[in-house]
Amino acid sequence: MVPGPHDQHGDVRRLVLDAAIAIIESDGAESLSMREVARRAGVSHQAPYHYFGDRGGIFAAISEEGFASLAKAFREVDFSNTSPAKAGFIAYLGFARNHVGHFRVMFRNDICGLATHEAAALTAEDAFNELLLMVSRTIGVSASEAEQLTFAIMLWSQAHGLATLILDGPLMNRLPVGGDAESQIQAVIELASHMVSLQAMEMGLVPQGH
Amino acid sequence: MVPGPHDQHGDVRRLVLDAAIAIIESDGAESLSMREVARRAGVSHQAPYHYFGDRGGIFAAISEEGFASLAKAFREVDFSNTSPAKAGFIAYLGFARNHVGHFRVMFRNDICGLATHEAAALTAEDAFNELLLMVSRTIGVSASEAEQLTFAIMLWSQAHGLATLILDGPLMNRLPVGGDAESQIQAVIELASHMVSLQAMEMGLVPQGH
DNA sequence: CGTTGTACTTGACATTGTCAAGTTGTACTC
DNA sequence: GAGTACAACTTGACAATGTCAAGTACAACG
Repeated sequence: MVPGPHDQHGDVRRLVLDAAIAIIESDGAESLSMREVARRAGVSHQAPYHYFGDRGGIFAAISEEGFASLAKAFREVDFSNTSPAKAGFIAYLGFARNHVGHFRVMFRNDICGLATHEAAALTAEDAFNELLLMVSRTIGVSASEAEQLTFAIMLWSQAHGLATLILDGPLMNRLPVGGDAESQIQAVIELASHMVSLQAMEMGLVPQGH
Repeated sequence: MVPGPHDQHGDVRRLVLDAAIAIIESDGAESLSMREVARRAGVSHQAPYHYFGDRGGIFAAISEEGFASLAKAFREVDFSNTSPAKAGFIAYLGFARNHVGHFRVMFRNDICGLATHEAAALTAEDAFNELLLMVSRTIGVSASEAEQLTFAIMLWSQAHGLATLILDGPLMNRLPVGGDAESQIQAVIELASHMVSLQAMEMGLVPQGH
């Protein structure tokens, strides 16, 4: 194959990254092959190495992009129409389902590369801070820092658990056949958000939104 | 290497399986290699294929064992000292942390093999039914079936999210340095259980335990 | 004694991740 | 405008992996 220059700078990098994300989305991170990625991007089997160093480098780049995108999603949450907790749940779920490829990589310590790739770790930190900000919005700033952290982890667990069970877990197989999976998920979100509100009220905390 | 018969029937199968679980526990499912497993079990590189067919077969066997073990853990939960929800959370977390190798495989649709290996799917079903049983115990049998299912998914999400964030997620890195991670986790469990109780009470449901 | 089956074994092959060493074009100095 | 440096790739190796195919050893059974 003739080398052939590409239209724009960074074109190949983007092509490679998108190919990788597509593979992860359809087949899981497990079966991401450097050479297959290169093949789909229409470049030599070593081109990806030029940009990402090694297989872990691709995962780290995907993590970084994902966390940046998640932080942005958190920042853009619209609190005006629903309770803060519900808005947060919906945002998290929405992100997971719209960025399956990213999501599958970001939350797996063994491959996400947060430990080795500083840039990725920084964006992850940023996203986490954004989450904490949302939480303070949910339970009000009057709560102590320890209370806020515990609350944040609880909310995060709830949202994350639902997302992973839906995406990669056995949940979707368990839903009653013929039943509307989407409305079942909505019901769970509804229940969880309501429960969170109850708890916040009992703690005497006043959410800021709605 | 001389073939050399083993002490008992099933010895090699067990050896291979344990080697695989150990690898997954320390390095993640990603880096499970058939040949490394065989090496650690002290057999030829094809011996594992004899018992498990292929790489997916090993994962399926681990899933099956894991779900059987989880169902057992559910069945043996002691409801006498704490609220049912809290007992359930502790059981789930405990299982995850004591069977990391199994847990990492069981809840990953891409590798767990539930779709292709019937035996594994059956034990998974069994475990799920056990979970539902626990839920009916948590919120009482007076709730409608739909309510119970929604409640079950919510509880499962909460427990599962916390477990995955702890085991493979970025949670442990986020906890304040020097802070006691264990007591932080306990606090989250406490908060979540209490919140669940509030919700159950509000729904007018009377838990059976405690 | 021959057959059958289980529990493995060795051998081969395509594919993978990665190292090493080109090659090509562009930008910048002198 | 010749020379140099560097980015953006390329081709070519190599060891390791998953898996197919074809043995081999041994017990059980007729």
